Amino acid sequence: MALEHALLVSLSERSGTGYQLTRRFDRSIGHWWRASHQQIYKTLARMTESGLVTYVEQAQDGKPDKKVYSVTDTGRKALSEWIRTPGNDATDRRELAVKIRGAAPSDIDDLAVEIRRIRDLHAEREAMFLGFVDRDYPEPTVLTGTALQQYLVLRGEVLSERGTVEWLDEVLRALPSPHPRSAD
Amino acid sequence: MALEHALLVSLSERSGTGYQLTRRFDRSIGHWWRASHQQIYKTLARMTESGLVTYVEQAQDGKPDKKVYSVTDTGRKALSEWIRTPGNDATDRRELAVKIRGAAPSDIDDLAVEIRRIRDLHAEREAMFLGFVDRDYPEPTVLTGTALQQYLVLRGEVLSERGTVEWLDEVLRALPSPHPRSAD
DNA sequence: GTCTGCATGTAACTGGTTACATGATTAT
DNA sequence: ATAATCATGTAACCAGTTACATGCAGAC
Repeated sequence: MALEHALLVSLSERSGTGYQLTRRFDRSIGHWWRASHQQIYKTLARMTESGLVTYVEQAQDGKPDKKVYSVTDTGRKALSEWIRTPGNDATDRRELAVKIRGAAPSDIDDLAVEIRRIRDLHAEREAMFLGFVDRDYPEPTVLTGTALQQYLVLRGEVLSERGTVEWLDEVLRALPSPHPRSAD
Repeated sequence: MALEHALLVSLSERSGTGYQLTRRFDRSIGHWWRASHQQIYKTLARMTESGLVTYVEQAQDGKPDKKVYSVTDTGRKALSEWIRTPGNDATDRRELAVKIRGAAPSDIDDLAVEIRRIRDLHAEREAMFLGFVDRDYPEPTVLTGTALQQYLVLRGEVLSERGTVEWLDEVLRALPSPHPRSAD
């Protein structure tokens, strides 16, 4: 249910209408998270009911009334709690991106721990895939047909995991870290 | 609806029961495509109705009857047609991986064209993200707080696109190509 | 007179997840 | 005893997509 969180992040940066959120998602946020206006309206309605956001209705002349949404205290608390809570092992980069983008200064420490954990999971997966390559396709240059195609898909996995690890290493290096690894 | 296609690929490599497919998805295929047994059974039922697969029921003693599924001619044709048809612009790596893994020799030429197209889309996106970095965060080392976090997410996008381009370049180099770019 | 932008939604459907259900065999 | 493996499924729910619907303002 990460769309809720992505909306909370966007609304805490700036309040806005469902329509405006749709446009934001078409632009910057939408590079890593897409959402249609129908989906956003539905989700905002649900979030209003559960108290994460509120809106002020504004009449306009010439244009339809609009509902300007903003995050409630409950919403801010829920977002912070979500960011501080470890995701499951299959947590994907989009979800982690929402957390990175939405973390308040007080969330950063917990977030760094979580990033480190996910980074290590991806490093393990990379090693596993490299092991498969070594075991099943020790000489890739001679492959043809189905075996070649299977190898190439596996290569994609290796490169994808490696890329994620590199990214998260960069993130960990850049983030202010009050928990430097001392002597472990 | 790419689970159908992933199942067709797996079943054309070897026939099997829903249970066996579930295990295959937990292992090799599951690295890039996960599916629960419930989902697989439901999908197999749907695919049987539409004629893409058939099954032979086999009684066993001590164990419940099993349905051994295999791909029909219709299924083989549908798979090949899907592989030859360009996806939409948001085609993701998992879907492309299914196509690469499932392509018969006669599909390879069309597939290479498609891979090239998707590769170029990702290269464009990489350039776009790099442009954003240049414009909005020209000096990343001095960033702190929200701006830093936004930059780091953007960096993730750059690295992800770059990784995909690298992978697809590798694929294009490795695949037998009867269409070398001559002088364009 | 047509298209784009602003602004809201409903309805039907598809795909996927979670929880529940059954039942024998084999290994610890 | 207990858990894992083989083997099948249903039911309820949630998230997301596609299609449909309305209506004014301003630009071309």
